[in-house]
Amino acid sequence: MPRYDPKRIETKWQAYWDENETFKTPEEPTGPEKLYVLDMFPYPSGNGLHVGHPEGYTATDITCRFARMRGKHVLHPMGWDAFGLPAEQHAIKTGTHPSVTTYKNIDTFRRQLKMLGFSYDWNREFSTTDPDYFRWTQWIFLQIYDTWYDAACEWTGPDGKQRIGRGRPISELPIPPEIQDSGEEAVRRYQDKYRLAYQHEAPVNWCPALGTVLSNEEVDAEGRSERGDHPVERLPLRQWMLRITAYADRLGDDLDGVDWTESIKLLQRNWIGKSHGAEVDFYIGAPNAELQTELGTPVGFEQWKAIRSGGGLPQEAGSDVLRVYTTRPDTLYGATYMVLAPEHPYVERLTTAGQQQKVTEYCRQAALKSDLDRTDLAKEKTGVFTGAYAINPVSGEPVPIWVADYVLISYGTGAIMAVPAHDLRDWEFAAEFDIPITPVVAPPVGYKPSKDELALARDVDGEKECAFVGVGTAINSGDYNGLSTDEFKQKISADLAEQGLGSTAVNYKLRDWLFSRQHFWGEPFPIWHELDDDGNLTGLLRADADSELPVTLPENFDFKPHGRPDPPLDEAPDEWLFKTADDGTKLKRETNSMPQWAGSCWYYIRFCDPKNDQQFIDPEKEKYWLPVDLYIGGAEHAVLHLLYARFWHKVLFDRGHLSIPEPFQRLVNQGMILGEAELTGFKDQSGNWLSVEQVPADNFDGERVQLDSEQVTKKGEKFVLKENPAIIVESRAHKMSKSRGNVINPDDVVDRCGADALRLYEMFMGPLEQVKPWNMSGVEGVFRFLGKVWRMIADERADDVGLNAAVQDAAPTAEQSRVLHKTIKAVTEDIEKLSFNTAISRMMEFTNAIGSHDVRPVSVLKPFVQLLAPFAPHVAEECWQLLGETDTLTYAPWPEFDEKYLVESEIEIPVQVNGKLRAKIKIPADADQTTMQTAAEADETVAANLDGKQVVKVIVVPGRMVNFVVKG
RNA sequence: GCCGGAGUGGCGGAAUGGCAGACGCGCCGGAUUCAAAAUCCGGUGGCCGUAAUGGUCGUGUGGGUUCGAGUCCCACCUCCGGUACCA
Repeated sequence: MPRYDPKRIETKWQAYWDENETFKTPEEPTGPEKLYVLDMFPYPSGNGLHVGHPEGYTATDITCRFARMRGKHVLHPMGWDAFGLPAEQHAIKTGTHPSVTTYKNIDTFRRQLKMLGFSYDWNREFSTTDPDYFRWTQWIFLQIYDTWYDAACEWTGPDGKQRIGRGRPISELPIPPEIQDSGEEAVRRYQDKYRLAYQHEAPVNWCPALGTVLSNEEVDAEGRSERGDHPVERLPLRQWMLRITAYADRLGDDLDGVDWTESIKLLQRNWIGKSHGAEVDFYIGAPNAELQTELGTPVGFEQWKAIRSGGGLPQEAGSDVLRVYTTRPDTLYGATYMVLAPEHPYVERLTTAGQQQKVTEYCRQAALKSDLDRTDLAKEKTGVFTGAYAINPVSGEPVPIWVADYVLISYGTGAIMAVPAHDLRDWEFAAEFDIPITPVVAPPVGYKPSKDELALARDVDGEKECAFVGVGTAINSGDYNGLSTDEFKQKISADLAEQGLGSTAVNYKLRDWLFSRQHFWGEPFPIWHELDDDGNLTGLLRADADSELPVTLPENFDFKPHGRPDPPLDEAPDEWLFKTADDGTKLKRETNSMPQWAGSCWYYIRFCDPKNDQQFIDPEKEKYWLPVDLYIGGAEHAVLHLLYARFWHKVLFDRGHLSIPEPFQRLVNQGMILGEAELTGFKDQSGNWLSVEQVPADNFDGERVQLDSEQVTKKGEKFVLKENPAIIVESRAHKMSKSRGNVINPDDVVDRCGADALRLYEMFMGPLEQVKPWNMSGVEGVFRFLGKVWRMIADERADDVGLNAAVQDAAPTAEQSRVLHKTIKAVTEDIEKLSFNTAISRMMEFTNAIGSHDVRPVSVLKPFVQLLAPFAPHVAEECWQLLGETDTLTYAPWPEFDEKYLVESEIEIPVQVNGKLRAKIKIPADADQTTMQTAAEADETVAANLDGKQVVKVIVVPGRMVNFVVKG
């Protein structure tokens, strides 16, 4: 009677694990080898789990269960990244406090995760919204706030590695004497400029509809909000920034030591975007001097050069120069104009009276556009001439200064020297505005212009003329002529440095991190603003003392947006918002809140010591558990979350709170699970079929028809309609989404087939890192497999759960031993490789081989059940018990395979003639080459193929194959 | 455009440079059954062939290296993901 019944089995064992705290993490911070396996914790949305979540979770769970059976101490926790906009928007709509919604959603998520039988240590669960947790998030923020980056500091970390550059306490920042002399306030303001957390007036993405400011990542390419698709405009606002750029180098370099795929490392490196080049100063004259508007002899240039050659390059560019950054200092002689970003501070000053109106209007237009608009619309280069000139430091020639929005204020110095002959953007601009183009690099002999270069080519006297962006030999460059690009770069950088006109420089694409949000539902900043007598911010700050943490959110709060870009907390009750310090200074709380990234930046640390109310982590526990040995999550976090978390980690490392420099030793991104594959046909408005290539890419106004597989057939690469093979239909799987209606709910799957089947299917679909379409009958396939396992061990026809009569205390046959040990070997190796799909195939092969044997020895089945346990733990526990065990198999030692059972006395090998398979022969496994060749020649088919031919060569690979190379 | 990843049966996929398509889904045939479900057995890349332990073609396309290529090299095509003037 008892068929395989996942409902009964899974409920039973989940209760058992709960009661016995089976997965409680061993406490001692010493002892056997540890393994810390972490999932990227979820945002508990109101929709509950979808089938994408359990993919990574199952992979980590298998790894953990496997490790426990191999005697390791395993840390496998779960928690909630629960601050975020949806709960706040729900609050605005319904008046329900976000914490109520959040904790309700968490309950759903927890129930669903428990239903899947994951071996988390639930004692360690927390949410980023718990005051006991965000107390330490705030504490870490204060650590960052208390830190400045000493780029020159040489030191040896607790990991024994020598480094240059270290985050140090702000109290150790050297204060220049003139600042010191100006009093305490000047010192404080000076320090504030160097902190890793600082305030900055920044244009932000204000979304009136959401009533909030969005990060660049939350705005799509059309300049609309990712959530809700509302229009977004730019607005300057006081923001908190974190100086992640200080760590750019170390964030890039330390990637060498972690075990991530090269493609993810590359993604991070590209995001950091380190480039080497030079900074060069172009003389523009003192601020109040007559502007250089004539093409005559430059005024003051020679004197300036003389001063520079004596004093060297000032660390900060003075007001008499425009400083530019270039990766091609070798093209300095070809700089025929300069460009300032519209936001560049010198624009106004450099603009001549005649150009004033045009420049002002241009800058105003540029300010209205968002970053994305600006790049998007800028198919054609735009810009205006300021009327002013700078002096090329090497040639002494005046070069016109333009303003153009293709130069970004946020990269480099916000100003460039434009070398149209050797830069495509400059070429395009120069061609548009008729600016001279002077080639200064000769391409190598025989060079053919690239696609891009050709695309922008222009006709000069009937000849095609192209930009050249590659490396070559210097021309038109004075004494440097004839040098290769590389030699030139080195030489001119050295020369410029010697003359005090420039220096080598490094730049990064990485920007500082905009760390404040105008939300209610986020961690408050533990920061106070000093107020003047009129209640205005003075710009001076005070941090809360550690003892005052956590700073909790105000209890009674009206969630209705007040319609201003100021944060909602600006409307918080006065007793939360204001206080008077002991010295009588009036203080107002910071009302921005932290972004969702904050909580997820360090949760992996807290899991090691989640209940500690004295420290964010006990150093002993930190040393034992960190780093995370395996971290699995979605590729969407491959850049930002990982970069941010690594940054915090490094600050804490520099400040002596952590002993290792990198948090995540091994990282794996699981691939997305798509909805079921769909066949879609298209009809125009009159109901006629359209072939896929006739369907317009956008604005399709006809009808989409979901087709049955019966209605189509494959023709070449494509699927076509059976009734009209000229009509090609679309065949693809789409991302699961509510609007498409193809979302699979794990509750339904568990209800139909059980958690073990769901887990098994998610792993069986294909390689973990790959994108894969869901297929419901695939779940039924693995469900059948589990049924087979069940019948192999249990008696399906008995009234009560009992052993199948074929399961006996008998000695295994040689064949059974061989199959078992082959399976142990394969499954073990596959789990270690995270190749779970093939591991499951191996177990299916085992069942196919052993399942029908009349005598199935217990000594063969027990190890098999253990192999199955990490994948399908519930049914494995049940079988384990059936086989006579009384304790959970969670800690039953993993079976070892024995080589001796794997050797086969006789093997079958292929015989090829000229590389083509002609026969398969059986030979003794240890046959030598001569024996193999003789055996091969003796085969009838082979002999026939060799007959009358001349054997040129025979390749014999022992134990593998024989190949005859013949002629004639 | 640039950067990454991937193209193998009807589908998901497997294959240290050595028997392509393991395993599963689907499909076809059979057994069991009054019947069905469930289960079990067999077959299943294309073409040729009465048959097979037969022939032949076959891993996106075109070239190459090799006794031998899905796998290595070169050029290209398509799809998916990321990114957007970074000087």
